[in-house]
Amino acid sequence: MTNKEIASALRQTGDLIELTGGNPYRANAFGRAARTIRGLEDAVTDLVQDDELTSVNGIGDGLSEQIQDLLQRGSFDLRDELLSAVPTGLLDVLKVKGLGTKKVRTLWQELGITSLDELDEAARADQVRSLSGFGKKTQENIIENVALLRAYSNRRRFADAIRAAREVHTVLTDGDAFDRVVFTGELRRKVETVQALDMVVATSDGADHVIQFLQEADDTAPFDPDTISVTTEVEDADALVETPLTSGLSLRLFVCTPDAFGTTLWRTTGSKDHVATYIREHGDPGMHATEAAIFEGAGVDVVPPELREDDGEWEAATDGHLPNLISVDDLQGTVHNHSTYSDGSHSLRQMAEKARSMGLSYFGICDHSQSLQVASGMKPDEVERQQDEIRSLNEEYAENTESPFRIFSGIESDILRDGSLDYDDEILASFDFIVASIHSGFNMTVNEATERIITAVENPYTSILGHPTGRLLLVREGYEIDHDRVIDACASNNVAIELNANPYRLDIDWRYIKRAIEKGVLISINPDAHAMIELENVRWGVEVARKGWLTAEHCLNAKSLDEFEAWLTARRPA
DNA sequence: CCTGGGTCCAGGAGTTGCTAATAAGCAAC
Repeated sequence: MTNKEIASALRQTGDLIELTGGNPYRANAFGRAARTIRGLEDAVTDLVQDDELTSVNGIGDGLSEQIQDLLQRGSFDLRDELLSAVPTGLLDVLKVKGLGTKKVRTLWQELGITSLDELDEAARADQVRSLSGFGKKTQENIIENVALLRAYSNRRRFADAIRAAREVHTVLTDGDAFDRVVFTGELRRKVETVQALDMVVATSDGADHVIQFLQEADDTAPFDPDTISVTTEVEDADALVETPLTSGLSLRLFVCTPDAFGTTLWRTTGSKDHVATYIREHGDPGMHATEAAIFEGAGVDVVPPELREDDGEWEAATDGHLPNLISVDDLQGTVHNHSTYSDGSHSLRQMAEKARSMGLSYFGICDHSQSLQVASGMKPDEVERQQDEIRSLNEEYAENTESPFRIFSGIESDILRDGSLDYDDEILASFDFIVASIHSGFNMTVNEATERIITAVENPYTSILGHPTGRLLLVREGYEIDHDRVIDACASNNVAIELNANPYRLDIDWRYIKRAIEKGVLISINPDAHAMIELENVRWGVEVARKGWLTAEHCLNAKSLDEFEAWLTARRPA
């Protein structure tokens, strides 16, 4: 069990205590322990092994025992009791933005609401606004945010979908029952959230063979062998075999014969418009064993799957101008990362060493700035202390002339309400570079958000605009911005735009990357790592960067150490 | 439920501002 999983079980227990009207101090102890464990450097399992769990601040004998139960049997008595006392659906209600434990308890006690459906119904029936502590606005927000949650529940983030898809793929390819089993659809196009796991199954034995295989799969398979449906009237394949996965997603298998594999893969991969545009220009491609044959038949270059969105790829393929898309190997540094100086789990040295072990030649540290108290943002004296440590680490690294490596002193500066950065100029000037991001006051109009960001971009100390919309995929919508105006401002101020590679963010949205490139704005693929392992999140950023037509040439952290340093020097305020 | 000072119990609570209510709850990482 990971620290994260332990933390969420504890947090949930704290929530349940509050929902049932238990001792608030007790609830708080669980919440505090959850926060502490989430930010812990050591694995809780190791601490238990060494009998050192109670030495963690905020974990005493009681919590220590419950955590050990949690590790041994997946839960503990108090949690079980609370879970049986609270309707399951109430935990979904708690996910509605704007509702916390207090409000959810009121809804439960006063209106008997125990599920999202009941909440939605009550809000629409105008029953919520009259409750004490609620009002018209809260009732409207509930309706809106329940709808969002429902929409989210049908999709999965790309990273989660890939993990689930690999699991299924392993089952389907076990025993070589089929000629080919290949990802297709949104999965293959690398869309940031997917609705179904689509795969093409090539076999000469027909859909029945596929169904039989699913039915005979053993109990550990991630789908229900009893719930399989088959459609034969599909445009893009011989048959479509569908089954719900235990993860809640739907598995869709497009079945075809091996000699039609290329056509089926092509038809199911591209967006509707991508496929339609081809057919309009070149006619129906007919049956092909390989995808390449379809492109060859039209005399155009093979379009990478992630570009098949009907957004100029056909013109580029016809003219031989398809981009040479970026890959993980092109990245030479990483610039937006956290450490224990703010809310990261690992020390500056550990984080830098991890970057170095990944073959990178520079590491930018960007802990949170002073205003962001929830993430223990750095006060000026901590900034000074960190910069001293950076200097001494860099002296160490400088001794190794064979594989140059350098740490750059950055800050993830909050963009305050008025668009200003979070320190006075003297401190801002002490950094090698600054990532400017919004972390508070999300409730803005498009114009307010855009102005706020442009003010920050125009600040001479800003080098990179961090996660431009603040979205968390399938958790919350970001604030809306006018991307064109923001991109223009970045272009005229030589500010790069972050592609935050955290699988929850993937922000800037890939749909705007092409426009940024056209304006000459560099994209920085940043893991925003809060722990060593999260440095590897850049891969998700690279996936969607490719989708946005990004090449190494237009990527800030694909620059070599010397080039990156030159870029920073050139744009430093005089 | 935890910590800390003294062995059982008193006192505690990441912080701050915003929202949407008219005092308190929620959100930000």
